[in-house]
Parts: sequence; structure tokens; C-alpha cells
Amino acid sequence: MQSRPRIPEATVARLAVYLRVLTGLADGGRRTVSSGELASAAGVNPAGLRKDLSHLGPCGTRGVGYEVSTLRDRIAGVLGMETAHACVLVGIGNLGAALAGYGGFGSRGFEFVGLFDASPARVGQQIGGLPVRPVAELEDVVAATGATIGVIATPAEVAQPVCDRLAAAGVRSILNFAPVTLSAPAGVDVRQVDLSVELQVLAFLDKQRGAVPGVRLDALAPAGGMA
Amino acid sequence: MQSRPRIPEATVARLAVYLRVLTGLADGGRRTVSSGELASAAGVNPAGLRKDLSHLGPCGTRGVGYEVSTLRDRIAGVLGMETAHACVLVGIGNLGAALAGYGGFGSRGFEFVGLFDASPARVGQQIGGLPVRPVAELEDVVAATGATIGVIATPAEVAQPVCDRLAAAGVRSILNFAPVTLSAPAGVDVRQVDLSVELQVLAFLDKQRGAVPGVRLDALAPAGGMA
DNA sequence: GCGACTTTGTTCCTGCGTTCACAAGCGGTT
DNA sequence: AACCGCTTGTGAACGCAGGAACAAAGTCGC
Repeated sequence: MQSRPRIPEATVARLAVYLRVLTGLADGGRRTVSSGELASAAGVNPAGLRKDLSHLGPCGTRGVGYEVSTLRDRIAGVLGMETAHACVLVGIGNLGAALAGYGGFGSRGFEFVGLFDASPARVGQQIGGLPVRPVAELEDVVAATGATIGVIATPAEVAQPVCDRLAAAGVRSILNFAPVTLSAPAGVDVRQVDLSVELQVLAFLDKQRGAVPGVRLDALAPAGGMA
Repeated sequence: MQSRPRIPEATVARLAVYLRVLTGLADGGRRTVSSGELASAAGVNPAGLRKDLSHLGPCGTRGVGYEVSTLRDRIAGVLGMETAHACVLVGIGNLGAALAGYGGFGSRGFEFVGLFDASPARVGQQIGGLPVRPVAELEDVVAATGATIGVIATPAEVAQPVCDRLAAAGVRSILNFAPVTLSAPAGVDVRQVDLSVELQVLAFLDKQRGAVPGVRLDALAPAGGMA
């Protein structure tokens, strides 16, 4: 009953945004919100927001709006946040260290239970209260903690082998920051976050909008990082 | 002639992926590729790939496939990579420092020309050959370099003011890593990269697939970050 | 107690993205 | 020179997401 047959993936992504906005409203002491206000804060269309929320069954009061705390708890339940999720992070470079030290995950129910790196220089360091372990211990930690989410922040060359090991160890969801397209066995979800792609889309939109060829790189940049 | 009336945004994102794959193939000495092989490497449908490529006009040889270097250059041209793009980065925390030090941008035509942070402790540090400047100099650097892309890696509270200043200074494209929904004036594109949302979508897909309640956080994690 | 206003939940419709399937074209071979 | 297999490019159908408009329902005021 709480789990409808299917919720579109795009809706799930927006539900996570609504949840963040609602949490902020609740912390501010707000009791109720209308769909229009919530949609404005989330940057979406009010009708679309109501349609998204309709997937969880009726949870608002007509003429009044939505009760902030109730809606927050309802969304959190649908997204599966009442149970914490154990994550392992492979690749403790600049980006990996930033992810490991970012506190925004823990407060949302995601807990890193293992950090791994291939470099002996990194192994043994403490980041966010957790030691960096050698990748050889990956399977053991996944088995011991029952981690279901793996985050890959390694160089591109080793991302696929790491993905294979994570999947074999029992991880069912993988978030990949390496700039390669991973192939994983059926039953394992992979989501790709590619920063270069995001920038290139922005650059294209800018170019398509016409004009503005006047980029003067030489004005302040000393050395071109051409590789 | 080179710029067709409109290319769908989803296609642009995939073109960037094709470009990455093609670059790798060219470095490996490969001369030609078929749509099937390229689609497999990019993780998409072969027919969809051909339709994406059709937006740049005919660029393949029937019976043979696509010439790797030619297609690579064609895509690079459409994405506007023959001209470098100057970027400014605001917020040099863990994530910002990782972005500033990441070499993957420079090789794709994106060059950081200014790093900014509000903390005096950060100002003056050198990251990737560039000094961290106080945010007060933001407008001057944008004007001097003609930067068109701004990257926000600040705490959530100050992301909107920073966005406003970037837009007012003339930046037309903004990539936001702060967990807030930004509102920008018309003519300014904002792309949101929210790591928590990605994780929550993964968690939901995992939950929806059924089963797996056996998350044992207490095995290794010390404290549950319930808020 | 009744009316009017506000807001939700739903339905319809339009447009887009994706996928399947087929015709057109090129290279290699005999 | 003609045939055959292979691959591209395109046209059509399907499904889905997004947006607007409408009906139901609850609350506030009189």
C-alpha cells in the first residue's frame, strides 16, 4: 500500500529535492505549505509537484496545503530513509577525500563505512573519523557491513575493475564519478556523474544562444593546462 | 550550416560522452568505428546514437562506419570546443579544491581563470597554479577575463547570493554543487549537481527492487547520523 | 448554517525522447 | 561490370514526462 506499483525515476529525483526543502522549512518552524510555494522553492511547476506527490497517495488538505512535518516523513519513508544506508568509497584522491569529508551525506541517512585507496601513501590516513584501507580489504568490509552502495572516485583506468569487484562483493548500487561508462551485471544500478559533460552542455547552450565569442583566456591565466 | 536549428539537450549530453569515447579510440590508433560498437562503449542504443549523430549532418560512410578522428573533430566543433572557455570557481572547500585541482577540465577546453573564497585562511593559497582570491574581486576578474561559466561549490547558505553576483557580473552559465535550488535571471543557465539526490535515487531503486533489509550499520559505523 | 474562497487531486492534451524497422548507399568480390 | 553483405540515415510508432485546465473538498467568514 505504501509502495505504489511504480514511481517514475524523474519523480524520485524531485522528491529528494522536495525533502530537502521541507526539512529546511520544518527547521524554520513552518507548519504548512502550499503546492505553489513549495514548487517555487524547488524550482518546478506547481501542477507537476502535485502530480509527483499524488504518487504517495493523498497527503495534503484541500484549502490549506501540506503539513510540513507529515509530508517530510512521508517522502522520507518512500525514499527508504528510515533505514540508514551503508556506503563504501573507493579512490581517495582529491574528489574522494572531499566526498568522505562532506557531512551532507550522514545527515541524510548515508553513512560511509569504508574508504579504500590503492596508494600506500593514502592508506592509514584518517578522513572524517574513518581510516583509509587498502583495496584488498574491500570485499571483507562489504561483507561485514552489508554495504549496498558503492561510490567510485578513482582514475578512469581502474574504474571498471573496481566496479566489477563491488558488484561481485554484493553492492547493488554504484555512483560513478570516473569519466568512463561502466558496464555492470543485471541487478546492479549504476549512476554516472560526469562533471566534464555538465560543463560541455553548459558551453553548448551558451554557444547555441549565439554571440559571445569574446573569451580572453590570456588576460589573467598564466599557464594553459594543456595535456 | 554547421549549426542546425536546434539540438536536443539530451543529445548534447550524449555527444559529450561519444567525444570522450572517440578520443580514447583515436589514442588507441583506431581508424573507424561502427555505430554498434560506439553505442556499446557509450552504453546507449545504436539507433539512438545514429539519430544523435544525424543532427550534425551525414558524417559516416555506409558499409564502413565512422572515421574516428573526423567524427571526433566534428563533435568537438559542434560542442564549441575549438574555443576555450574561461571559468571561475567560487567556494574553495574540500569539493572546490578538488575541482580546481582536477586536470580533466583543462584537457577538454575548460580553464579556471579565478578561484574565490570568503575565508581569509584560504585566500592566497595556490591550487593548480592559481591563487585563491577574496570574493570581492569576483566582478573584476569576470570582467577582465570574459569568463562565461561560473562554478559554485560554496555552503548552501551563500549559494544564492553568489549566483546573483555571478549573473550580474556577466556569467551566462552556472554549475551549482550546493544543495539548494538556485533562481537566476532569464538568459542565465543553471545546472544542478546534487550528490545527495543521486544517492537517494540509488537508494530508492534498491528499495523498490524489493528485499534487502539487511543493512548492518552497527558492525563498523560508530554513530548513526539521524537528524 | 450557509456561501464563497482557497487549494488539492485528477484528467486531458501537447510535445519530446526513445525505439523499432526499413530503404538507400558504399565497399569488396567474382 | 554486376552482385552481395554490411552499415548508415531516416521515417513511423510507442511510451513518457510536462503543463494547463477543471472538479472535489475543506476551511474561513458572515
